Amino acid sequence: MTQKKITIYDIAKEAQVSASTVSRVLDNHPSVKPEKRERVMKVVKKYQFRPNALAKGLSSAHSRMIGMLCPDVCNPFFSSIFSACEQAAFAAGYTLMLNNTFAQPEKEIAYMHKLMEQQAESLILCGGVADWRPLPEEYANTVRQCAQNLPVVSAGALPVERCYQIPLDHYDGMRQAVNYLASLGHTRIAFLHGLRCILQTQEKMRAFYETMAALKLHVHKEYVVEVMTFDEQGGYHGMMQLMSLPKPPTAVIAINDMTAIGAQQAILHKGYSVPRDFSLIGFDNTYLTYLVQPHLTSLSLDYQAYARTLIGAAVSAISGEQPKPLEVIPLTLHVKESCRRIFPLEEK
Amino acid sequence: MTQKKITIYDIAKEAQVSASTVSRVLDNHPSVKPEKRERVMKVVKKYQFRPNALAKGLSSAHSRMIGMLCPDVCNPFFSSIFSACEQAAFAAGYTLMLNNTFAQPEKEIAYMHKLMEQQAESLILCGGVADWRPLPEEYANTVRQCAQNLPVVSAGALPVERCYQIPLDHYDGMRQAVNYLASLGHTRIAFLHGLRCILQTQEKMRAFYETMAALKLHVHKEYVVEVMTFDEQGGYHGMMQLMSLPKPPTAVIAINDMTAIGAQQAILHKGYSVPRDFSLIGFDNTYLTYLVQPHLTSLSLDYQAYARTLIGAAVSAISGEQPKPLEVIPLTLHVKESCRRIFPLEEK
DNA sequence: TTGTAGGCGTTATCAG
DNA sequence: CTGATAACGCCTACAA
Repeated sequence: MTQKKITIYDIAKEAQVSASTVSRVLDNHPSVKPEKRERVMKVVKKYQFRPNALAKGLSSAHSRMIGMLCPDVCNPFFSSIFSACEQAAFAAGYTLMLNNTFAQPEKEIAYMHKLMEQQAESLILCGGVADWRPLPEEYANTVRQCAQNLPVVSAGALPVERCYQIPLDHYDGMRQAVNYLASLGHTRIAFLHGLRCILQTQEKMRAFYETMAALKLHVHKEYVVEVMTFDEQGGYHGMMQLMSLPKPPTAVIAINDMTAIGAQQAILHKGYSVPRDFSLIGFDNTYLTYLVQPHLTSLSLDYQAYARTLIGAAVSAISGEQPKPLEVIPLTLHVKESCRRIFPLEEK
Repeated sequence: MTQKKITIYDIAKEAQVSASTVSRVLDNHPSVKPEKRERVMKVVKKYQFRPNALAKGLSSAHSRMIGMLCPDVCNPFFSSIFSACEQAAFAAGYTLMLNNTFAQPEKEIAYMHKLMEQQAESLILCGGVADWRPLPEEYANTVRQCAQNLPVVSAGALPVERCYQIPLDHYDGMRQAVNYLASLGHTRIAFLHGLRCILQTQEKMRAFYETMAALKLHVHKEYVVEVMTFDEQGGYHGMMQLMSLPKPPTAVIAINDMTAIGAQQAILHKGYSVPRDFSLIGFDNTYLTYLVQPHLTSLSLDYQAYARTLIGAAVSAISGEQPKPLEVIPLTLHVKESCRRIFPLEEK
């Protein structure tokens, strides 16, 4: 089935030059006589010759490949990041290799090994186990081992030596969310957060309490609800719980957009509506926020810019530079339609 | 920064065996004395040795990598397929390499070249230019060239020699949609389709007309609307157009879920609602259908099973078997809440 | 069961 | 500017 593989030597022979010359031509090396260059190119075209990247990588110790780990691209947050990163990597002459780990430590570890075997030149860690606190020991060890061999870039705040951290500013995002709701007159504000062992939960929680305190607002203990899964399911159940309280909140901040949307479904199922009965804020400003009615207010980031920063750090580290060890990416509140002003009278 | 790369020879020396023995141990070759095997494994563990996949691939002509092209993983349809395919590939011992082409012919071609250079053992083509009719010549040539060197699997109906086709049954899906709406009493049924140059549009369109004819239902010319983009934008504008008709349809079938959701937004903006004023059906049954209210009825497929079929075809073709050249995957109508029964009186 | 030798397709080094 | 020649790290006969 397969036609005999043709190599750089075959090209060289037919073009009557040495293999090295062909190699130079293919690499656009300047020091080749135009005449020979043309002769070579003609043969290359004729056979549609493509150099074997494996051999190239082996000999040059240069795979031009970057690996990326994320829990699941089905999540729009990660797919947006990956898609943007892939473009950035391509523009920089690199290939991005994505692996879904479903946040399973064994899978994350297995994939890290695999990527190292494949001679990835850098690793980008995005979500998943990297955000667990405390960090599973074996996972941390593997990351450490990776970081010893190649630049590792964390899209979170992975506290591992020689690992570049480029996390989002969850703390400030939450601060903005709370302040915004307060500015609309809300005082009974709830927080639908994820598992406590997740870093983002911890950061947002801290910001939530501290900002509420700064505003002299009371945090009702029952308003801080842990959802088991970061999806609509989680949001749905969490919101149901909130609505069953004798005195429910008037506004809800969810750990991410999916959760917020789940909360909205619960609200609708109970015959209430957003933002009339409950104001709602999500995180990450994924495109999902535009699919629901009313459009969901959320904390947004520039995915393209974020991707450029991530890939930029990886690429510059590959070329031996030292990127900043920590760069925090700000979030911006993107106000849409899911929150409304509330008046003191309504509070009763 | 990088510790000296240790090779199979270093392991061999320290374990006092030959490199081939180490190689055999790593490959779980049975013919190695347990004693030596252990000795080798100990050294491997000690140095956390991982064989270089590039060298492995080069010498064994075996990259264990499958390439996949899709327009954009941000689209839940593609992300679901990719995610499922990646799992299936991993289970089969392969790595899946994903590339987003944004349906740009140059990118598709460039990525195909790149994947061949990387010695992908099979290519899976999913959406994008593969679905254009007529097929751009240069694109077809590149696919042909790929197919000459390795098995190419199309998740559509790519009419290229030696290219396995595993398309969804759009025709039958549309048939089910129309019949279902008719069974609910609808006669004024509209179709929000995509660009005419896309295969799926053509198939669904044919099915639409033929099924309507079989039901003796009249197709109003203005009810068949072309949307420019396969997303909410497209659906929104298309639906606006339909609602501005003197006698709008009572039911709308959209080319995919995104478009259907866009249509729903238009409906809401006009102060109407689903399914009260308009019944709505989408295609692909992505998880988006569960995020909107009411949940969108859609034509569904089993993503896991589909992925297994795609990867299965690729893997078996890699091992020299001959998968079926064409296998059509059925779609099933997944009834949710976006359609309602309509009564003759209402028709007026 | 194990080791030796040659090759996989490039690139890099170093003469010329 | 160009061409040998030796890596690159592993696999696979083949021989022992």
